[in-house]
Amino acid sequence: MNDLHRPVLEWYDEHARELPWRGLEATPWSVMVSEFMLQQTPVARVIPVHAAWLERWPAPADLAAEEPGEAVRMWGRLGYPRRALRLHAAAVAITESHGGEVPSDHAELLALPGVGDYTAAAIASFAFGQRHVVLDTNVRRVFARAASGVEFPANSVNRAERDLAAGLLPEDEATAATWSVAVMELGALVCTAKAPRCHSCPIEDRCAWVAEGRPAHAGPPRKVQGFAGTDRQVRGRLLSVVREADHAVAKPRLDVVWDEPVQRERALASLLADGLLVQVVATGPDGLPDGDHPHYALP
DNA sequence: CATCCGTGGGA
DNA sequence: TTCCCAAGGAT
Repeated sequence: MNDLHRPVLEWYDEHARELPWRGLEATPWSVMVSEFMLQQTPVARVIPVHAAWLERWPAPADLAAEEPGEAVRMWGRLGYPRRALRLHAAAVAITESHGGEVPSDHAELLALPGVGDYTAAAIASFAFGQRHVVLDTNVRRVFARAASGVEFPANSVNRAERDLAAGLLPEDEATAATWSVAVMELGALVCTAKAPRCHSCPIEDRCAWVAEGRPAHAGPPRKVQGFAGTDRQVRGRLLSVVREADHAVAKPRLDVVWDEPVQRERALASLLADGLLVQVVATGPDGLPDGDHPHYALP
């Protein structure tokens, strides 16, 4: 135990949010679904969608039995819908190769579609109580401040940062798992990116950044992605039309969402390439091909 | 290693 | 209103 463990663990015991994917009733599958949804999407928006998913698909095999497009539709407006496709693909892999049970082995988790370093460590830690370095944006920010004395971590994880996190991880397996979620929670609720609540922080008196007088960020500028006018925006509009439709959508209904034709066609092509949309042969009431326009649907 | 991939809420 | 940013992954 170093001198950070006890205050952070005690703070977590008192202040942790009760979330659907925490607690004794949560299954590994529930944890896994939450981790996919929480990749770049805030907790408040995930909660209702996560509940709907778990009700409809209580186990990986239930999702695997559906068409991938159903996952995309149920994903709603969480953003980055390729995650829905990957989660469906992961459910298929679990059903076919892991007996329908979310694997507990870190390497097996990492091999699943959509599971990277963070998500593999998170599932192994939070669903199975294992000891892993869990480095998400919250943890990185807490360690940058408390241990390194800077406001924000580097743009990408480096060796020194991973070594630092490994060195801070409690030896005991169960304690390490709780530590990981506790540091994340501290970053989410207290050690926030903007306006951190240092006076509510259990390690304020041990924080290197506070000791330095909370110096402003001095490293290379942190990149913030634009959105307006990007292909991402166009893709979002196109997919939204199909997602909300009951039947295949004819091309003219997609053309109206974006004026610039070159970018619009590029975005549509990329959605098809990603497998988020498929072109279908639409049929009218007579069973014959319907009109001259191509039609699009979820896969 | 940099870039791309959605969406919405808060300051 | 604009800007920031939110439990990342794949290429």
